Amino acid sequence: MTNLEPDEQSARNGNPVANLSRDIGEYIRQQRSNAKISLRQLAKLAGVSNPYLSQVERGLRKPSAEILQQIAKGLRISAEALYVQAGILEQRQGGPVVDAVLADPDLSERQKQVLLDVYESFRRENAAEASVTKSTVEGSDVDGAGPETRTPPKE
Amino acid sequence: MTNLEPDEQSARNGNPVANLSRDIGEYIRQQRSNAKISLRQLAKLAGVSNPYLSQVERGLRKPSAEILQQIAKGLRISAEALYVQAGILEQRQGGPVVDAVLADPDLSERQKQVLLDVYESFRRENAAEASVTKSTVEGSDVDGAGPETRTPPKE
DNA sequence: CGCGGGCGCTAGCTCTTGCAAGCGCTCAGC
DNA sequence: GCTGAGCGCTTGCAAGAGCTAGCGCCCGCG
Repeated sequence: MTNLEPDEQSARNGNPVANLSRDIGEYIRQQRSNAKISLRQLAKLAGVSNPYLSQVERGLRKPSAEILQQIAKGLRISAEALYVQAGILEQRQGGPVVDAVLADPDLSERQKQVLLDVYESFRRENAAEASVTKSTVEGSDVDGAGPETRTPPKE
Repeated sequence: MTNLEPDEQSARNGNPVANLSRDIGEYIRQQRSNAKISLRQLAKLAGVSNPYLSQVERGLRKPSAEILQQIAKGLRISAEALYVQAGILEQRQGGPVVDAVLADPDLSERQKQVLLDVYESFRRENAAEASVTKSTVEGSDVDGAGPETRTPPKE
């Protein structure tokens, strides 16, 4: 998915709204795939109709924030993550966990660093597992942005 | 305005959705009043029609997140503030760190629990140190002095 | 007085969102 | 073979979102 076809590339540069719509759909499908549940199961968990969820995933419809909230509940992820993908909420820079830990007034700087080290090691551990599944990709840790960067392992 | 009329009071208790709709409308009107601009001026600044903005303020229509974003821009306030009033974004309850960790799709449930356990042990450790520092009044750690005033109100 | 400008609102319209009913396909069991 | 269960998708519809055209009201000015 990192290699877009030429027309998709130009469409992406030309109409960001349509791209956002496609982004949220792909993201939902990806999270659903990660959770290993069918479209119908998610629709039921989320309390939305399964045809509509299908349309949303394929970018044919643009769900409201309320629907995104329900889908997030069904996926057991935060609604904010979906809002960000849908373009109705700004993405935090360092990621929600990093931001929250750094901002926590109850932690000393050393404790913050320890927590973030544990967090990063978990993420590396998970990335390594994903890399083994994909191929043996050795190198520096590419991810630093957020969940979005996990899209490629789907391929 | 803090004294609701009796029928308004009962309507508020009966239909939370309508209440949320009314809440965001009143909030927008209040912010507009604070900014000392007319409905038409705000509509123009926000890029929405003035009749529609009027309807939104009176609770007759329920704006999408995109419209809220535009209104926020016109009011020069954060969109998040309007989202919270509209009920599509939660005020953080369990604390930013807990929320962020639980919502992180890159972590397994076990890793989340480990991280939160470490986090809570740090907080307990700091609470114990805060008790000692409090009795001595002068603490070596300035950061420790600050959090102790925050911790009790949160519990 | 009439006029212009500003105020907030009504009514009717188009388009979008989300749903229900149903379709065709695949697979497992009898 | 048939049946049932599950899969994702198509189609048509109703309700709601957001707009345009226009209204009545108020105020200041000549």
